[in-house]
Amino acid sequence: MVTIYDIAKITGYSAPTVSKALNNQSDIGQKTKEKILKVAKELGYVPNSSAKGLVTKKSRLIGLIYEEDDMGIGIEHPLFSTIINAFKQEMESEGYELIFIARNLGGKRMSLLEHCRYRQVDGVLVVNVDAKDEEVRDVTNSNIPCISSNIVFPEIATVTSENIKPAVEAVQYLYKLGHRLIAHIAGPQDSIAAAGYERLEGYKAGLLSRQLPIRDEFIVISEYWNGESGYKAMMDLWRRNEKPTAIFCASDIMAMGVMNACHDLGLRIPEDISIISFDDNLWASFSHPPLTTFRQDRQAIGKKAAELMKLLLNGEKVPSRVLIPVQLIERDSCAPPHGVRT
Amino acid sequence: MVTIYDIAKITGYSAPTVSKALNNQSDIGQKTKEKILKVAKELGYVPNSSAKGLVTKKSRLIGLIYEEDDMGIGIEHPLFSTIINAFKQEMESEGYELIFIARNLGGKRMSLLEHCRYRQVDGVLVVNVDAKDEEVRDVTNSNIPCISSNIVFPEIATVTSENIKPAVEAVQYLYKLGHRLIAHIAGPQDSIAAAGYERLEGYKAGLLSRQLPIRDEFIVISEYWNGESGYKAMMDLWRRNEKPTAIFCASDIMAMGVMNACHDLGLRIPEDISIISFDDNLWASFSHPPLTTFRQDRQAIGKKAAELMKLLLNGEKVPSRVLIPVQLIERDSCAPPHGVRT
DNA sequence: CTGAAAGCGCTAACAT
DNA sequence: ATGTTAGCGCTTTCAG
Repeated sequence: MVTIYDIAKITGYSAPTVSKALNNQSDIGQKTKEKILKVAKELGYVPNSSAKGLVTKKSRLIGLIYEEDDMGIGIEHPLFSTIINAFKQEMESEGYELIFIARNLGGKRMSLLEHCRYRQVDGVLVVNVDAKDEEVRDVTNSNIPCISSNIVFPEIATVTSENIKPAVEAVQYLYKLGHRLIAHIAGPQDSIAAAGYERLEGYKAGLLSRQLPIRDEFIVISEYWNGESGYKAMMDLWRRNEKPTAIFCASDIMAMGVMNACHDLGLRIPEDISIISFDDNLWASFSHPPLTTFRQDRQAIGKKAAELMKLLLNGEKVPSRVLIPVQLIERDSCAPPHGVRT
Repeated sequence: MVTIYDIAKITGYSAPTVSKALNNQSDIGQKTKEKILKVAKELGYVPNSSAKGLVTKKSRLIGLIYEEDDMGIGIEHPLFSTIINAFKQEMESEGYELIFIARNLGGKRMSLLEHCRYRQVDGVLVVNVDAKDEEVRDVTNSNIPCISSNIVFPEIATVTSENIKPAVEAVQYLYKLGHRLIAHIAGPQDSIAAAGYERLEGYKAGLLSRQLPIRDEFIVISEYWNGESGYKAMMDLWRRNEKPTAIFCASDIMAMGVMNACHDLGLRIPEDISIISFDDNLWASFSHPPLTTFRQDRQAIGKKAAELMKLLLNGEKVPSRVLIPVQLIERDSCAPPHGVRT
């Protein structure tokens, strides 16, 4: 292993001088710097993050608190991998690397916060973790700069897609097509994702904005954010007295199940029932019919989270909640209700 | 920050003794250990990975070389997030944490290998990276223990799903249903994924196993592993002279495009054409009709990669290629060809 | 079983 | 502009 002492010996300068040259400090001669850099390169010098971290107490590490599968999807949730990736790219270009914070280290029990301290992470990104989890809260309530994506923590800045506004628009979009009987298949109403209740809230607001009544029989809460739950929710909805002519579904994955249920119920989409959804997942354009849905800008969420993180790292203030706009992608799952021409 | 010296002072023991107690070493008295551990807990002591790493030259860090989007999928590839997650869980339970290896650190150029050295990673998992990438090769050819998932590097152990065997079975499955005109929509034939050419190879072997001829007009190479390319490939296939009665498609995502193309071509599945695919992605069961496909065990791939990594970390030898079995999931996209009853 | 001494590679604070 | 000194928190000898 090549150290700065090796470089010092060869160049004839002292270790601190070498250090200064390597770190591009100001108080050093131009020629000296060049000489040192040249030798460093020749020797294939690579700094040692441990030594650096030990003295500076900075790690240039961003901790990632992320647990797959909390949403009950059962397999994988593509949304998050894109968010994390966008965040990663932005942070790396600023010289930070991402480390997953583990919940336990080997046999020894070590909390998330302890882990953060152990690795001396400069900041933490929290993605898709239960907001009630105590270990997570210990981190978000600590003095470590934290940003959250998707889940709302009151004490730290959170980046999510806009939920309420598009939900209102979904209802209004269906209204404009002529629908008056509009149901909502909502996501889980728990602390995990704001998406669940915010979209429900938006649905209600949308109804009110068009003087439509809010009816309990038109609202089904899905147990999980997955296709099976969507299927069940639709079946449940159809067992009730009044039938809607259109459905706002809280997510594309759930919509897949809803559409299958429609198929099994002998309901044609969009002739018998219109469906509008949320996410624009990979398969939304490949479903039958292609799904009209709000596209979440996963890239933008990750990028914005990185932006806020950098601000925080520089000791600046950040807004407590940032909303990323979504975009309505009109495909073929919505049409005027039977017998109506708009 | 609480250090071992704080503990030493309070307990009256020396720093090395405290260190030994904390690290559960043998040459220390039981009572001493208990006393030290108790005080450590009271003070909320957390070790410092930098100090530890500096002296031990071990980081308990596993580097992750992973780049999203190399397969031209354009959005996200759920396969990898599951693999990484399973790998992560296994490694964490052994006391390792995962760190993403960046390609450049801030303004300063730093290669992947340099990064590995900088962080002193104990091992590296390579996922879904171009096998021809020089920086990656520098890592795989270094003395750092490396495992690859999905992409085959000759110099290190690689874990992938079985490809050839199931491809053979796919053809035989269709043959058994009565099909004799079986096409293959193959994945890209580049160095990125063995999956592309191995499945093609298996397709050919399957044909030969049933004395069926290998016809160029029944083989279309898709440009990317995505839906659009699948769509194009199917359109291309249907422009040719002879029409197959069944298609083995190299991946579910491509199959979505293929199915859409069938729809646009007025081809009913499975009445007019049977489709068998590979992956069993989230939406395979929600497509119309539900897709018959080989399920990849992403969890098992990640777990096995972790297993090999642990072996490597212990200085043991590992096989150069490990194949994870896949499972045929029969759904409704395959049927006997027109006019045939089996 | 415990402790004294030394050092891992680097940088901060000073002096020159 | 450069060097001296010291020390970050920990573990590894090795002596007792």
